[in-house]
Amino acid sequence: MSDESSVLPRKVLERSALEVAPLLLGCVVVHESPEGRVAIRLTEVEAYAGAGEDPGSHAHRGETARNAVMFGPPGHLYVYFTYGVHWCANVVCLPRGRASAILLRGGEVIEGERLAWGRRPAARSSAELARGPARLAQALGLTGAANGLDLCDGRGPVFLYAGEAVDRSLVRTGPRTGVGGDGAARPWRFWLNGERTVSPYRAHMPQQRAPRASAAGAG
DNA sequence: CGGCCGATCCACT
DNA sequence: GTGGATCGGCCGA
Repeated sequence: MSDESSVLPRKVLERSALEVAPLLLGCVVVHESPEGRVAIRLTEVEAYAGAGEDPGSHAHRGETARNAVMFGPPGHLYVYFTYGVHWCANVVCLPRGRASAILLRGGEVIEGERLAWGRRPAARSSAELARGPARLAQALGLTGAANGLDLCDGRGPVFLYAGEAVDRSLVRTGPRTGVGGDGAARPWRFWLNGERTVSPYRAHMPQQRAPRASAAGAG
């Protein structure tokens, strides 16, 4: 597989996430670990911009310890922890100092399916192995330990290949998933029409907290 | 296949 | 202290 598919040049990722996101459709992300190798062909991605431009972006309020990788050079993984349970993976865009990233929302496991099933026993079908950003990260075996890894230096353990050419007429765009405020209206989600590995659209849900046990009597 | 709802840690204010 | 770029178990069809 990798012999027939070239590494995606870092130069491609020097543009904004909005420009690069549709180009990532059909590309192949690979993670090699002691457990083995899993490759995923991307079918759904979401673009996030930088400080001041995008309320839905982790970089909206400037650089912090968490989002520092977003402000670094392009071609690196930004992996963050969410909902107390899940990891999600992004590809960083734009030159150092300018934050932008593309969330990997869905894909098709094209290599290492056995290992992916081992990591995702709850999946009900092979299409569910990497449908949804946290599922995709889990199928690849990506956690916080992968934050900041370089996809483009060819040294691994993560790689990004150009993959086989996709029919451009299959590219669709629409509002981002699970993002509230002004960010919801932005058509910055991209997917390949007809793929079974594209996650269903869900509008932003206002969170209601689970009731926490309080020690003192409320009277 | 799809709807409902609880889970559970971290970053930020 | 608070909410989040989400998912799985359970149930019904």
